[in-house]
Parts: sequence; structure tokens; C-alpha cells
Amino acid sequence: MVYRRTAAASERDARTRTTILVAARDVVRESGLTGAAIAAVAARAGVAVGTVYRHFPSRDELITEVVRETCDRELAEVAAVVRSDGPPADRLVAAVELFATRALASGRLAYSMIAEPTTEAAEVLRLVIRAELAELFASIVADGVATGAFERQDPATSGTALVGAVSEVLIGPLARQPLSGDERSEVLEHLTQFAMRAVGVRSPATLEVAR
Amino acid sequence: MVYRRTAAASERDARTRTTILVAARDVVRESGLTGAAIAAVAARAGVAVGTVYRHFPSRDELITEVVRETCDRELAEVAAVVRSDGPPADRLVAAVELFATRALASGRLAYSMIAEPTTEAAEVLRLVIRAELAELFASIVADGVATGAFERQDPATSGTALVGAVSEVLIGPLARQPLSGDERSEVLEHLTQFAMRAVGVRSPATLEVAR
Amino acid sequence: MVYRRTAAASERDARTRTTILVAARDVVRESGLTGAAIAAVAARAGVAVGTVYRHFPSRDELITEVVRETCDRELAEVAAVVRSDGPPADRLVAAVELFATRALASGRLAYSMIAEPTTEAAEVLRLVIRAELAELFASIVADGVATGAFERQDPATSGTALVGAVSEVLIGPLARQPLSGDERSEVLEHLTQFAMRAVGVRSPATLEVAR
Amino acid sequence: MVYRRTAAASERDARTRTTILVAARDVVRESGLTGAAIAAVAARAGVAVGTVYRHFPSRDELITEVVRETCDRELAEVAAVVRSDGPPADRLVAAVELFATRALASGRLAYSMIAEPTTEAAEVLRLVIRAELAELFASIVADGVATGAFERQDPATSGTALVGAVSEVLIGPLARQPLSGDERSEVLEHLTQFAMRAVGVRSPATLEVAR
DNA sequence: AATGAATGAGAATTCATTCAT
DNA sequence: AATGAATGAATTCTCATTCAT
Repeated sequence: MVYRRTAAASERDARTRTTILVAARDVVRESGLTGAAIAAVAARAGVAVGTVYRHFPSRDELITEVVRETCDRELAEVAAVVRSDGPPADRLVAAVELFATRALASGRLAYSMIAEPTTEAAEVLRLVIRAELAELFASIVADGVATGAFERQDPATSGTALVGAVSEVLIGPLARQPLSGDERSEVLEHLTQFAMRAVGVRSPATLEVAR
Repeated sequence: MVYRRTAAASERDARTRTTILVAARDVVRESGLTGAAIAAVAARAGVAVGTVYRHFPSRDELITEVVRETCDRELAEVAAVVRSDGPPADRLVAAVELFATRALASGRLAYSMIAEPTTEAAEVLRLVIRAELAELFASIVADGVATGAFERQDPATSGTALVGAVSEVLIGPLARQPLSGDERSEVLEHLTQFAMRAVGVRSPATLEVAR
Repeated sequence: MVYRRTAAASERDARTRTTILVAARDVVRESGLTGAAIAAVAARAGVAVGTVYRHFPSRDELITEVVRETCDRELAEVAAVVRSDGPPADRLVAAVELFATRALASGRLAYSMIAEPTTEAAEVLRLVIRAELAELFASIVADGVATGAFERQDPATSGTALVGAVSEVLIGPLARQPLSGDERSEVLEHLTQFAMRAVGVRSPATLEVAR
Repeated sequence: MVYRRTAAASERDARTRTTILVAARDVVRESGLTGAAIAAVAARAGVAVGTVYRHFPSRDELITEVVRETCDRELAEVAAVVRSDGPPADRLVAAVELFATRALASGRLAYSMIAEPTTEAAEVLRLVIRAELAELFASIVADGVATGAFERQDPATSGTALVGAVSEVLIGPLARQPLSGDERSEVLEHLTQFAMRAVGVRSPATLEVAR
């Protein structure tokens, strides 16, 4: 007496889930995590409130998933750069630039991910993500120290400090108004130089790349 | 029951205002900005809810003032260090250490100030304060660049990045568990070295201090 | 996709209906009437929510039918005892014992039937069922009065009172913890004696049995 | 800087609390415990929803207090009768009559107290109350057995059974339509006789009183 | 001026019921 | 016929703000 779940229904289901998740991300982008009330997300997704609850057991879970999803994508990209070949200095520059480009392009979303805690769950997740990011930066630093390309230092502290430095420089403007293309690349260049100095890049060759 | 407005009355008024402000700060210290409901602040101040509203037009204003007040004091201290005599490198180290010591000592209060936004107003203020802090750091950097003690760089970017770096390194642990005295000074040393490298300290003398 | 209405289809239909009803009874047994949400019943029946609505116009009707069905079976058994041969006193004792045994054996189901109203409809039904039970007891009493085995009394009142007395004694323990076999028979004996006295059993023979 | 709570405010407070409690009782009387939604109670009391929450921490507490309050009053009265002087049989009759009169006069309220569980807390309380009532009846029975006025029996079982019997006879009609005065006294008389027989009243004198 | 009771607009969550597939 | 995703009204609870005393 059991009937199989129709493929069509299950597909619609998955599509709705995605719609809600996208709507939630959009609402967070515009109004922040705090502004992402279930009613607002539902309205944005063009579904009823109950539908959101069909797909997510609680607001907490929904928000957490938005944060996780957004950050995972970001982290994966940064991780790819970090684990790529090439001199540590180049990878550091690439990682900073990637992070910066993404953050600058995403508006308030990046801000929410990096700096706006709300629920306990989201806050914990946020810390985890920053820690992971810090570890990625730290691993570049460790490589640089090991190969003698960077000065001796504590990679963990440097990684964390770099995340903070990059975030601060990018989130500051973010929360205010968007930068023009020129301002953007100028800020980016200054930031990159800061990072290079901070890790004590030694090789003149790399310094040229970073100029 | 008619009251004459006297000097005594106005003084009492000012005292009540202060009482409320102090109570608000205490509540924030313990429960965070989110936990600072008007009723909680009033109870802590030993005052009725309505009295809070006599002295502050809205919760937003009250919270904003708490943030401003707390940060102003912090900023003033950092400013004193920044404007003191001595080589820029020493002043940078002193500023980082001051900021770090205060942040590590104040527990959740610092966290709330640096990383826990709630209302729009408080959030804007928080950004302003970080910007001011950044400017203070920037002015040391500018001095260093001018005197040739630091490498050439954009002081604004470096100032902001330093604020971010210091915050991140300190807020990470803050949100988790308190550090022991030894861990604290170790972290601080790594952080100071990071800052010195980041601004490109040149003078060998200062490098020794910072070692 | 057009289906021809065949005997097989109609039989399957009936079987589904029964499946749902059985599932509903099971859910009530475990979680009470309140816990018997349509989704829970459907899941238990291995059927979709919509299917439940194909067979029952509303949750109310479903619950009502569960109550009716369960009670009807109970009533039929009691009725058999009531209409059996033998002295009224014996039949009364047998009816009490039957009721007691069933109630004690069925756990929460009996509780739900006897004491847990939810919807208006189920509540009305519950009252009807208690009334029928009361009537069955009343008919024994009437017989007893007619044959002079019991004292003169109003059979309707006595029947109702007996239902109440038996329910109360059995539901009290039910809602708490299950009784051991010994406790059970002790309670039952006291209850039987109470019933015998209440109807004013006269015959010494029966009194001995009941003693 | 502490100001005393004005007597007027505190009095108003107490009055509002009472108003809400009375409103809650009224709503329960008409719509049952299930129908006593906070919004309904607030509307009935002529206050806002928030006001209810100012006086009661949760719906559960409010409902529990309604039940407790109503039942306490009832129990106290029954207790007074039980502990009064006079032959056990007289006290039993008086207790039954008192209970009956009150129940018959209170409409759905009595039903809700005796037979309508909702929240876990209210349900537990309800059981406690029935148990207390049973104990009161049991103590009369124990007295009667001790003095030889009643037959030998288990007072606990008899007390419980009497509560059930009386409840059933009174709640049955309650849930349907009110009785006329004549019907009422007739039912009451039958019920009293049932109770007398059930406990095995022996003394002819008392039987006359009860008849 | 202070008091604190009252307000009521949200916010999260549940669940009976509907209906397109 | 069955499916199960979608609906949305209803419910509990919170808290910034107001205002009569």
C-alpha cells in the first residue's frame, strides 16, 4: 500500500527549497541576518510562511544554512588558491585579492557573514568560518616561513591577523558606500602591500610581482 | 504637587542619568547589547522604566550612548599614546599593547563594542569608532613614514588593517575562553611583531625593542 | 489516466480506509488524541496526508470514528455480559471485571477514550458512549431490582454512578503507573465489593461470591 | 535613588490580575480550557495580550491558577463538611449534596475542572485535585468503618469510587442541558441513596435521615 | 519627575486542509 | 486514486514605548 514519491513532486520540492534559500540570501544581503524574519523570507520567495517550515525546521536552521552555504563557497575558493602551486607570496596576494574581490562584489552579504552575529548557532558558525579562513592564511604563512620566503613568525597569529586586516579594510567601506573601480584597485594594492610586509616577504622577485 | 526647578533637582537629574548609563554598561558587559532590554537596565539602575525614557528618547539612543561613552574612553587612552613623544615604532607597540590589554581585561564588553552590532544606530557608531581608531593608528603610521622609520605606504589603509588585525586576534579568543597570563603575553608578542613588520619598521634600534 | 471502478478497486479502497483507522488507533494509543495529528496518522499508515482526506472528510471525523470504533467493541463485550444468563449480581461483577480488565490492559487508549476529550465532536461522542455504558449497567440494575436481588433504586442513576465509579478507580492508576498483578486484583476486589454494596445485593449466595 | 512603589499602582495591579483571572474563569466556563486562548482571555478582560503576560508568566501558569483557584475553593468547602461533627453518614450525604449543588450551579466550569485536561501542568493538577477529593471522601468512609456505621471496606477505593460516581452523574447532564429544579433534586436523591448503599450504611437512624 | 502598568505590533511556530500533478 | 507540497490562520510569547497617577 506504499506509493512511491513521484519524481515531479520531489523535484518541485528541491526547487522550492532552493528558492527559499536564495530568497533568504537575498534578504540577508539587503537587511542583514537580523532582518531575515521568516515572513520576509517567505514573501521574497513567493511562498507561504508554512512552506518555509516545510523545508527548514526552524529559523535558526535556515539562517545557519545560509551562512554555511555562502561561506563554504567562499572558503572553497580561497582554499583552492591556498593549495595551488607557486611561491607563498604569490598565493598570499592571490588569496587576498580573491577574498577582496568577492567581498567587494557581494555587498552586505559579506558583511553579514563576517561581522553580524545573531543567533547562537550562527555566531558559533561564524567563528568557525573565520577560524578556518585564518587557518588557510596561516598555512600560506607556514609555507613561506618553511621555505624561507617569509620572516620567522607565528603562523597562527599572522593568519588570524591577516583575516582581521583584510576584513576590516573591506568591511569598513562595505558598510558605507560602494567604491569606484579605481578606488577599489587602489585599496586593494595598499592592502596587498600591507600583507606582504606583515609576513616579511624577503625575495626581491616576489616583491616585484607584488610591487 | 508642583516642583520648583532648582540646582539640586537638576543635579539629581544628572546623577540619575549617569546611574542609568552605568547600569546599561554593566548589563551590556554581562548580557551583551541584545540582552540590554530597557526593563533590565531600569531594574539594574534601581529605577522605573519610564525614568529611563525621561533621560533617553529611545533604547537606540541609550545603547548608542553606552557604546560611544565606552569607546570614547578607550579612544582617549589610545590617543594619548599616539600623541605622546617617542619613536613611531614604540608608540605603535604601546598602542597595540594598550588596546590589547584593555580588550582582554574587559571581557564581553569589548566584544560587544567591537563585534556585536544590534541596532542600525549602534552599528553606524561602531563603524565610526573603528574608523577613529584606524585614524589614530594611521597617524602613527604617517609619522613613521614621514620620519623614514617605516616603509612608504598608505597610512589610512595600514591604520585600518592594523585595527582589523588587532581586533581579530583579540576577539577570537575573547569569544571563546579567557587566556592565561602566559598565553596572553605570547599572543601579544606575536601580534606586536606582526604590526611592526606590517608597517615596515626600519630602524634596528626599534627592531630590538620589538624583537 | 482513467481508472475503471472495479470491485478490486473498491476493495482496495476499503482496505486503505481500515489501514488508516488502525494507524489512527495506534497513534492514539501512544500519543493520545491530541498527538494524533493527520500527518502522524498518515505516516503511520504509510499513506499520504491527502489519502487520509480521501477517506475521512476531516480530522474530526477520523478521530470520532476511532473513538466510536474502539468503544463499540468494548460496549459489545460488556453488552454480551449484561445480556447473558445468570443472577444480576454475577453479571454486574462480570461486567465490572470485564471493563476493568480491558481498561487496565489497554494503557493510554482507555484513558483517551474515557477521559481525554479534544474536539467537540469527539467529546459528544464520548458522552454518548458513557451513556450507553451507563445504560448497560442500568439494565443489570433494573433486572436486579425487578427480581428482588437488588434493593429498590433508580437504575439510570445507579448505572451512571457505577460507570463513574469504575472509571475513576481505573483511570486514576492509569494516568500514573501500571499496577502489579497483585495490586490489580486487590483494587478489583475492592471495586467489585463497592459495586455490590452500591446496588444493594441481597442474596446471601451472591454476597459470598462477592465477598 | 530608589522610589517606593506607589500604593495606587500596586492596587491597580492587583485589581488587573483579578480581572484577568475572573475573565479566564469566565472564558473557561464558556469555552473550556482549550478555548481559553490568551487573546480570548485578554479580550474578555478588556486588556491587551501583553497585560496578561505582565501578570502571568505563561498561559500554562494562568490556566493552572484558574484550575487551582476554582478547585481550592470547592475543596475547602467539601473539607469543612467532611471535618464537621455528626455521624459519618450525614457528613457523606452533606458532602455529596454540596458537591452536587456546586457542580450543577457552575455550568461548564465544573466540567472543565473535573474532566477536561489540556496542558500537562493542568492535567497533573487535575489529578491531584481529584485525589484530594477522593481522600476527603475516603476519610468519611474510614470514620464510618471505624465507628461501625459503615460496612468494612477499603476507604481509599470507596472514596475514589464515590468521586467518580458523583462526577459522572453530575457531569453527564452538565455537558448536555441544565436540569429543572425538580429533576435536580430527584437526581440528587438517587445519588445520595447510591452513596449510602455503596458504603454500607448500617444504622437505621441514619438511613432515615438519608432517605 | 518618577513610576510602572498597559499597550500592541511583531516574531516564531504548528497543523488542518487544499489541490495541482 | 494517491500523492505530498503548499497554504495561512491561529497561537504563544517578547519588548520598546506610552501615559495616567
